[in-house]
Amino acid sequence: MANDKFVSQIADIEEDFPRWYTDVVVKTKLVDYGPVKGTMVIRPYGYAIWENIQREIDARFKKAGVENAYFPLLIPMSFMTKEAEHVEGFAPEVAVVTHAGGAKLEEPLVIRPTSETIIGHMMGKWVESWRDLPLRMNQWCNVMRWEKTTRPFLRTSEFLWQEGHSVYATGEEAEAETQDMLHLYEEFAKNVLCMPVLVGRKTEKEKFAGAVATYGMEAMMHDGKSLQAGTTHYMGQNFAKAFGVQFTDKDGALKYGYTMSYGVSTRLIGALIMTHGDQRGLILPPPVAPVQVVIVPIAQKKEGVLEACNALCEALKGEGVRAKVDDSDNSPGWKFNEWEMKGVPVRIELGPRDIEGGKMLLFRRDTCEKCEAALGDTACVKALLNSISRDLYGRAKARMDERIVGANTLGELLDGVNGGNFVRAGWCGERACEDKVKEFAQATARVLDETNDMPVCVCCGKRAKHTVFFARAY
RNA sequence: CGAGGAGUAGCGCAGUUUGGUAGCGCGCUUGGUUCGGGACCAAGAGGUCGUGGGUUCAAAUCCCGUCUCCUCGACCA
Repeated sequence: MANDKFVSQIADIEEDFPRWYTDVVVKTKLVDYGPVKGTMVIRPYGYAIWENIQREIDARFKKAGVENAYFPLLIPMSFMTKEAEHVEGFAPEVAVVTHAGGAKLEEPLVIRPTSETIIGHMMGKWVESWRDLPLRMNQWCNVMRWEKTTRPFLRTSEFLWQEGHSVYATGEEAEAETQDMLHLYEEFAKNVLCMPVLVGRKTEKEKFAGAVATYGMEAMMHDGKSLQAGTTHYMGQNFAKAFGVQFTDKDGALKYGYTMSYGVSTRLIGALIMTHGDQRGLILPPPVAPVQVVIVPIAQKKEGVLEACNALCEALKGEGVRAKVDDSDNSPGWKFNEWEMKGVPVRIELGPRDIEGGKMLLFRRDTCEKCEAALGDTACVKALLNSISRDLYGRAKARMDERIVGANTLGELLDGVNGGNFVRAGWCGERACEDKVKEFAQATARVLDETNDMPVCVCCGKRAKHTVFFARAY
């Protein structure tokens, strides 16, 4: 029902998905471009989504027994070079401060691209006895990675994230938390972002610089490409040895700890946009939508209309619903389109006719269906929000399941990814074959499947060691 | 860093080929009528044409340099 004039403001979601994405994030005022290349301003509407994400994740961390802390932005260059693989992985993309206070610094300072090094350093000071373990901390902060090409939320020079870091006495415990956090992320993605994900171990090629093992969660975007939406890393003793994280164990022996880390970023906002959005713009999952219900008054200057809208709004707020009345001067049609583009899950239209009849008109953004309810029936609105969440997840899950196809040969794999699918295939475990797949089909190994049932390597035809989800990725 | 595209009013663009008073739509401001899918009328404000140099009586327009942004690749949350 949206008219052509309106729809034409946003690029076609099927024909030009990248443009659709940038059109939507800018027009809905989630972000604007910053003056420095690769930087973005997260505007109030976008930041409100991030605050909702933070609140949900932070509550889960606290429940799991993780404490928040804050570590400095600047890291001595010498820290970065202590873990060989780590520095090699991050050197190309770090920004470095060389001057301060009008003079050249003795030692250059790295603007953190991630904080394993500085946190490892501090852990080295704080951990002395087995009684100090485990030490489990998280910080919400910004990091900087000087990427070559950037896109709002998906890849920016500076981004916001949380990074959790733990040190344990044993590798088993650290590995267990690596799994636990992966599943915490998976549950969060499902219940809060209404977004299905694939979780699993990453290949050597894809793992974090300095880790023993990296696990990831991958989400399928509207165009069938994959987006890494969160990662957890088991470091073994790599960082503990580099930074002297040692403790005296119960048996009196001096031992190195085992560390792990985990993170999700503002990229999650990009992920939910590209998972749920449609031609009209955003479709925000109710749990993170800054405005869950927008009330649009009809003929708002007529007596009693705004009063009725405000009363309904207060009633909804009283029930914990994030509601808002749009009493701006714009026409109702304008407001409908605007709030649909901004992805508000439920719209309530309320005019003289409804008030007289004791009714209200509900519009759900995900299906664009309308229905009537008794005026002031907040329970009905809350139920609708819940079914929207459930349906968003259900549709996205069905879509992803439908678009996971198997392949036994490189040709089949290519057809699969060309069709916008994730391709499930066997892999012999050799780097050469992984590289060949990338070259041949521009697809990478996203995660290894726990269910390992593909018999032969999709590339070389030898016996497969792993079953892998291959996809083109952001 | 490679390939393509673009910088002219807040946004989207025309004007550049052929140099000659900087335009259009949307938005914005004020007043009025409207209000159930981007309403209408009237009056207004707003630009050293990304930037530096050159050619010329005269440059948005021609020449040289430079910066930025977007899309696609290689690198990555």
